[in-house]
Amino acid sequence: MYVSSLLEKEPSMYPGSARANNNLPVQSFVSAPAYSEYMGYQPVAALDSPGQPAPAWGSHYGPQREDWGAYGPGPSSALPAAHIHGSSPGQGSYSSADYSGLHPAAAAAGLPPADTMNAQQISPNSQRHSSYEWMRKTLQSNTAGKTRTKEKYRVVYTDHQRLELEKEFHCNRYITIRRKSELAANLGLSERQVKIWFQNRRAKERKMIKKKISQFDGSGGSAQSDSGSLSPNELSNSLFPPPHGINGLQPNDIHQVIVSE
DNA sequence: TTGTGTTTTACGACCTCC
DNA sequence: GGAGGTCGTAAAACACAA
Repeated sequence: MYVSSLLEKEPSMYPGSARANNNLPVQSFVSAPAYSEYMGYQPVAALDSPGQPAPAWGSHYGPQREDWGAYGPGPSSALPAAHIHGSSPGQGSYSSADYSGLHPAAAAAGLPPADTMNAQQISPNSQRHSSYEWMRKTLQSNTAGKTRTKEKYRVVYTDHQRLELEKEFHCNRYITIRRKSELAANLGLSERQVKIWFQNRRAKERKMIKKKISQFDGSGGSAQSDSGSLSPNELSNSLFPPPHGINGLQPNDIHQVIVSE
């Protein structure tokens, strides 16, 4: 499966112990049936819970957060973020049962009941564990409207969210409108977040290409032998041309091509 | 523990296309 | 004019050496 090859391809994607410890095994991801339409990605939930139908992602991440404030995660994001970060490779998958045990009121508020959190729900990583604390604070202060500088404005996407975004990016550097909305719904992100993630991801790609080229130049090698006379931006654009220029296809056309493959 | 460098979200400015 | 692109940047999150 190419997911593993993706992670191998970019081992720097999640460097360090914290992330590595929280990277879930690929086979533990529960895939929505609809997802198998894309990229030839086949659901592997059976490995985790044989005989059980794979629940839809949406139920794991709560409603789409198109409306939540510009700064700070809403309740629906706080819970899965904490929960997933608290998971370790040996702790199973994102089954809906994981969430069903939450106190309804706490779940509605986006908080796990502190007194009923078992060891598996508490991250082995202290920094991850502390995220519970700031999420509580965030929830308390969310009503007061945040500014970019005064309070935490950046959420950390879960490994699952990032992996799915990476998989999508691996298939297509430019996401279609339709796919963006599906992905946003599935991952509990806003479409804006997905769009910005792709923008940032392309920027990262360009940066890496630039770095590689400069390293290649610096090591006495000839960049021209590899990329001709293209500048880093030109090379990047030639590798990942913007949607308008792909064989005259519009993004949705491209999507159709991908789906049909 | 702390200082520092890197990576990750998120935004604004500006541009192009429809 | 709106949507989405790049580019530059802010700031949180994170890794790691001292």
